[in-house]
Amino acid sequence: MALKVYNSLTRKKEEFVPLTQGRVLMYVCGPTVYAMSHIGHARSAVAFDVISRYLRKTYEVRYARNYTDVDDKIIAAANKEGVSSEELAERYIKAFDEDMASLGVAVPDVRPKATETIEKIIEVTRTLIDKGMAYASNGDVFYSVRRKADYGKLSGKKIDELEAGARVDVNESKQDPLDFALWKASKPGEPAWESPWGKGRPGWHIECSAMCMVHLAERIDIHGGGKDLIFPHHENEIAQSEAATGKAPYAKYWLHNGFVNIEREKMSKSLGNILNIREVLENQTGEAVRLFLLGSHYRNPIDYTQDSLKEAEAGLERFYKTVGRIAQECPAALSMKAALVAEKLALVTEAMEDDFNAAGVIGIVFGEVTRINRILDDARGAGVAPSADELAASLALFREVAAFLGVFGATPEDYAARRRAIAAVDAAYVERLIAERNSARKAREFKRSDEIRAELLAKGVVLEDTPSGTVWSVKG
RNA sequence: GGCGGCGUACCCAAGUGGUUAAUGGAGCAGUCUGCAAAACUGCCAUUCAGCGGUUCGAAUCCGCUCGCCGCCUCCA
Repeated sequence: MALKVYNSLTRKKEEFVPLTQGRVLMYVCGPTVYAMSHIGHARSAVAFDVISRYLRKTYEVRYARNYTDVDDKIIAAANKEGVSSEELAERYIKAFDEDMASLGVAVPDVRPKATETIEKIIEVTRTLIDKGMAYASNGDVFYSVRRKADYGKLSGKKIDELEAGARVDVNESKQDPLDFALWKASKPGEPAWESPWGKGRPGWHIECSAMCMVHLAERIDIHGGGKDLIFPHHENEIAQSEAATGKAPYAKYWLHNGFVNIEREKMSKSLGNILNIREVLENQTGEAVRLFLLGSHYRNPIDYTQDSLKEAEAGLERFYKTVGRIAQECPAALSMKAALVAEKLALVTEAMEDDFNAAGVIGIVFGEVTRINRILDDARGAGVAPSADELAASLALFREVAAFLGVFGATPEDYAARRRAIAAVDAAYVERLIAERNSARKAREFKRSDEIRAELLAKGVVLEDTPSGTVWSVKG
């Protein structure tokens, strides 16, 4: 078996062969930190989190994800609030990190900031001027798009057609309207750094090229980001990096995640339907959000609806309830050290090696959940003990999958606790009513016991009378 | 107009050349239960937008048609 990945550069699924045997260098475009991060940021981060975790099983991985902390939007937002760009950026970096932690996103190996890479940005810019690929003009420096013969190879665009489109920034200082800024002369009050071209700040695209060179290498294995970044951002990154280093391809595999739509509409400022991660987490566990995001292949568009997250939460509930049953009905399975069943592992591997098909893996997990419940039901019905070996093997499979999917890895108790925390239910109150209801049931006062159950249900608490007593959980 | 993608059950979504087309949610019936809930069992796509073609064989490959979406402007 061999890992295959869809490469945006070749528009094909290709076998994954790293540049250096056994090592993977991976860079993913992170957020521009001027506002709270939204569900789209979450999707990108989760998708590449799973990809990096999976690659780590086989390779030594160095994964960098940047923060764009100097940019027009940051400056605008900071001015509006009357704070410095730096202060604003730091605030949203912190918020982003917290959101990522809520979603179980592992911290990348390196998290560079544009403002910490100015030296390299200036160096690369100077190299591009020296090589005749860029030119300085009134304190700005522009990259000359027409001087690179294969410009447009990632996005499939042709320079002349772009020109015809004419939806490009008109700027007197440019030799060609398509040229893009490597360095921007700063206006008074803007964050600025000294440079050979006067005080200024980096353009958007150059920072990623520079950060890649500093923290990874001149050529990397994987470059990721949202689909919308293909043009112009990644196209320009390729142009700069390859022109500056003379080495190609800059990134061997380009991976792009699809969008999150909200109720069938594109998420956008103008529609006012930007869905922040925090808003979603008010009603759902981070794990459910993650399961929802992983439920479709990372390249496909995914539609967020009111029901979609509830379904993900219901799925998790089913999963943890089943694991809880094993603990109750066959505790021996928990402490056993069981080997993975080769055929099951093969199914999981096959799915993941097909362009990281996490959705397929989730399907396998739920198939296993049904199987476990059947084993437990059969054993209970026959009055015999279930096969601890078999259950332990399933648990081993769950652990294996949880390690790279970042879901299904908690304990049933932790999961239940998080659900209760969201619902903000007073446990003592619930326990008291359950005790009262159980006395009523014992006395066969079913009318009263049903009233209590209805009362709790109205508050979002679901009761279940099991052989080992009454348990409660929070309704999804 | 250029480039890319998608169309699988009531909803979501795997499957991309070969026995009865995963999984989850919803629904219906049954087992269990004081009644429920949960769990399990059965039912729910003879068919994969449509039409042709290639093949012994296609949801899967090719062509065309229809429909939808994204990028081409800041955007995960």
